[in-house]
Amino acid sequence: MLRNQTNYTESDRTLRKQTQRNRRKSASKRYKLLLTCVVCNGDAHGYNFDAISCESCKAFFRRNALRPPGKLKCCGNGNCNISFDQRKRCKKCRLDKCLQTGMRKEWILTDKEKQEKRIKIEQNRRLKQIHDNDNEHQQQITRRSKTDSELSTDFQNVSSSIICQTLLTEIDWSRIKRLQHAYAEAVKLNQTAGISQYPLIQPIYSTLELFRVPLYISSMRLITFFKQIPEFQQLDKDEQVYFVKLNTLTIVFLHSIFIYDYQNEIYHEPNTNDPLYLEIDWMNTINKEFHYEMKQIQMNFINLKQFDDNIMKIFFLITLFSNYFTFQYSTININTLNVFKTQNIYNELLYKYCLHHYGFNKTSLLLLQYTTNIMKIQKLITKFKSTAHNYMDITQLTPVMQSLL
Amino acid sequence: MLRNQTNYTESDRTLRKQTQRNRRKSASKRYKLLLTCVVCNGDAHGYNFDAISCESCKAFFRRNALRPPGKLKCCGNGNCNISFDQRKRCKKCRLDKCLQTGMRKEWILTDKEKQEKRIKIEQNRRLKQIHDNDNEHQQQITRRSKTDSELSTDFQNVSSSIICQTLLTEIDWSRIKRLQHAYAEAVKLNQTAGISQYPLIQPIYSTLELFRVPLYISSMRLITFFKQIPEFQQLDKDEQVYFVKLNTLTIVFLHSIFIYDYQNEIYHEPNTNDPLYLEIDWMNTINKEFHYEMKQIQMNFINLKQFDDNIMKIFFLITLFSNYFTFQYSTININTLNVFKTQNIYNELLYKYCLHHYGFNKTSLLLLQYTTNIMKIQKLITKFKSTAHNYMDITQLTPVMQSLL
DNA sequence: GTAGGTTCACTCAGTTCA
DNA sequence: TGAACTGAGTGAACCTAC
Ligand SMILES: [Zn+2]
Ligand SMILES: [Zn+2]
Ligand SMILES: [Zn+2]
Ligand SMILES: [Zn+2]
Repeated sequence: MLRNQTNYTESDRTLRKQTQRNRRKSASKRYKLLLTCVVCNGDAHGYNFDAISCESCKAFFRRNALRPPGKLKCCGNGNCNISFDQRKRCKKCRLDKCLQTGMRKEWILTDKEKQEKRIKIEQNRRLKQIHDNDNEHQQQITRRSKTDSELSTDFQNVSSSIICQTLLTEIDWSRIKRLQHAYAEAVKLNQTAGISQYPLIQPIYSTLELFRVPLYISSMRLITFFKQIPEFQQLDKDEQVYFVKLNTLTIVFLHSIFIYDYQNEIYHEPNTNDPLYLEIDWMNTINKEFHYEMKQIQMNFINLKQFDDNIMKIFFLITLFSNYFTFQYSTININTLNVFKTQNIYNELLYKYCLHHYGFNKTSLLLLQYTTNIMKIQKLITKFKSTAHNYMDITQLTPVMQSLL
Repeated sequence: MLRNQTNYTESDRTLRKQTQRNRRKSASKRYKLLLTCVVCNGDAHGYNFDAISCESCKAFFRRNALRPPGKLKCCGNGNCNISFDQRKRCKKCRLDKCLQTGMRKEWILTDKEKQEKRIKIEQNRRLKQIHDNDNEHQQQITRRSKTDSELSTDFQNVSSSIICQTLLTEIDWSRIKRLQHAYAEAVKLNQTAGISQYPLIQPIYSTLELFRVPLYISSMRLITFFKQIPEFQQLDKDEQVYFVKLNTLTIVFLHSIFIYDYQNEIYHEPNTNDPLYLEIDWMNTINKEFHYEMKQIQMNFINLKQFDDNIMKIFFLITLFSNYFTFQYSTININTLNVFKTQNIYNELLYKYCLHHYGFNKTSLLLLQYTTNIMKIQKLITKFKSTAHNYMDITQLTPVMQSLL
């Protein structure tokens, strides 16, 4: 009976692991060059895709099994002999025989799995390199607190679906949609110059690079995002500039937490072809304490069960319109009341949104946590701005970027 | 010392391994000039068509082996000597010797296989090119959903045979035949200016080109098709123009789904010498969302087991006679009842046709699916028309084409 | 050590052009 | 016609997580 292509699922994967483990236990020593490929009778080293097969059939199967059927054709009558020296003659029959003899296409990794694997390898390589080159005080940041396992998946999977309902009025609803749209537009309008078909891992070797590449893109996107917000447009030009200068960098780092992929320990704006940035690389920029504290804040965010991208986007705006230097920098005449009102629009929106989604009890705690952590970032950034010149040659940045520091 | 391909038995493994290793090793080292052509004794590089042969015999064999036998004649007595410097003397004997010494004509690719290979190369080239120079928004459309396995072959093979029987009256039958004929005529009357003997792959680099070349041809053909339909002829001139303007573009895209070759990922009107258009190229026109949604619809169609070109053609007409803007565009005085009747003729025809071919149970579901998806296209096109100017300079199109937007 | 993927030199189809 | 060339596919050798 030919295999009837089933959609494989999680359980398949578990099964694979199981099978492999059992096999290891039972057949321990004996085979090495003593096996015969069940497909072509060539020499086999062991199991490949759940059948004892040779290297060539392994590669053949990997390359062809997932191709849509029907592409391969048999020139004979569909039962060509597949032997060691004739295996190349008929692909169709070779593939059929592979399947017949029990090779499983479900065990071929998907593109996504391959990508993940690649990331993991790259990460380890980098890690090793760091260890090798600079084994000075490498005071490792706690690279993983293994405790909070599945919280992270929440973070990944939270869908941002808004169900129009009681609390949120039509206007609120459209406002949120506009935020989503504005953000998506902002991302689209500021593309990186990536080349590869799958996102590449781009190393970062210095603070300057950090600010010239990933943070620069983020900044541009955020500013584009702001510019699309009506309430922002209604501010004076001066006020616009003031708030962007004052708060963008904070938001950039808030944003970086937002795009951090906890699973793979990389920074990557989802649904883009942006390069991937390894956390390890970021860690080696600026200084250790900065990232240590940032990591704490990041963890706090990730531990929030309700990590929601709409909340994040609203917070971007609330942060943008915050003026914590009310007294210090009175160089510019800010219409405080107006800004306050604007900020309040989004505070209210956020509050209603949270009430709707998370209920009364959770909401206040949730907002408190968000706010607290954002204020921590603000503080950290304020401190950083005053010492930024210690970590890079600021004149090497674009003027826009300089103005954000 | 010629390679005599004996079948090795199980126990011969060692020998086989030896042989294989030898062949590989020797082949790799003394790659050049150590082999001898079994046909003409010239220098050979390796196997060609399953016999060790030189470049010239390889080319000779490819060019001549598939020619009808008897065309070549020997001027001697059929056993001319074929040697390095005499090989050109007698084609007949050279070909005979090729066959004798084991060259296989089955291994010469057929025209179809060659075409497929060409497509594959072109596709890769295009893919590479895209990644090289235009690395903006490269967000890959899910290029293949591996789920739908053999459905696709159905799509290819559905024959359009109509068996005259109970349900379909003589008139229905002739109507369908007329549709088929009208369509074939329309295709014939609007030929592309292709010259080559096999269809060429024609690249498309912009939305403008898309509309100037493949979609233009499709439009012309469809309009020619409509013009041959009696019910269409009976409409007022104004009404004709109205419906053509209103619906042709929708039908053009419906048609594009119809001519999409799932196996090769190309667009090509079957049985013509039209150029081939790569799906990859289409994907880079207009915008991503448009093609993404169109792809979904395409998949829905391909997943219909009953993908039948008669149904398609009837639906072209039903779509043509649909007036979904009844209220909005009342600029022209449409005899709604008349049009409705006309559309109904084809609705009934379609219904009977489906009943006949697919039975009662399937029919309603089938028609529902078709209709739903066509309405999706309609919607997509309506949206597109309002923004078409963003994607190309419309004035560059022919007037007819402009009027369809 | 096993069994996934990756790499790259190599083979053999077709294609080009003097 | 055939020498030179192109590119998809093959498989041995290799890399790495588990
Ligand atoms: Zn094998
Ligand atoms: Zn076969
Ligand atoms: Zn020869
Ligand atoms: Zn002769």
